[in-house]
Amino acid sequence: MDPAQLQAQAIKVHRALGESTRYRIVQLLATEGDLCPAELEKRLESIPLSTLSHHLKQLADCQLLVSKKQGTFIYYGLHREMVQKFAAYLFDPV
Amino acid sequence: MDPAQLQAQAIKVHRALGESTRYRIVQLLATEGDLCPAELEKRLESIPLSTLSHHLKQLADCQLLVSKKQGTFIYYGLHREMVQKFAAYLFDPV
DNA sequence: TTATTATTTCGATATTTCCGGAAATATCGA
DNA sequence: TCGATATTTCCGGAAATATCGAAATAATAA
Repeated sequence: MDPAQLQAQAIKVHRALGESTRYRIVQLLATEGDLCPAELEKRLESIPLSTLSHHLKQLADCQLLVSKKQGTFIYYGLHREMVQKFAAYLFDPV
Repeated sequence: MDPAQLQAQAIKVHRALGESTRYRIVQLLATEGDLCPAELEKRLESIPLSTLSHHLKQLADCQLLVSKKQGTFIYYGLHREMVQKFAAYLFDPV
């Protein structure tokens, strides 16, 4: 991949992880596995689904997350290689 | 360190790296070693020192950078452990 | 088809971040 | 002390981002 593209993506990933709700979402998916928006909504205190959806979109756009459709449900999960590259420490318990 | 503190810092670090000028500064320091603001100014095209100073402050606040005073000059350098933890790929040429 | 559930998009507002000129601070040498 | 250089802080405007209710879209079942 073109190094300029690569750098642009790295920056997007960092920006995505630089916000507490999104960081939390990634943590949740790391510990609990794939979850759909409705399930994530239950674990994050009082966040509207519309807001949550924006965050998920941003995390998916930079490829930190992948989504799998199952009927009406959309399961979001980590793109492990990506998280490994930019937030490996999330997988290692301190 | 308190895990909540740790997480807060991780978020700050990601936010700091999620902006192109700051990302560039970290890259420059990784390849060229410590530099002072005036030197950094020369390598970044037409950036006012006041703006540069804002970015350096943010990078230092989250501990990605450390500064060493030498007379009137202030040399900024990477906090290697931090960069290793959050942006290790900067050290590995693709 | 209609109703229901799951999720996203739209649109508006609030908040944060970025930027850069001007002024302030700090250090050193003459 | 005075002047020159290096860097930071202050302040305000502009741009980007976050938030959330309401409407829209999608899939499924009755």
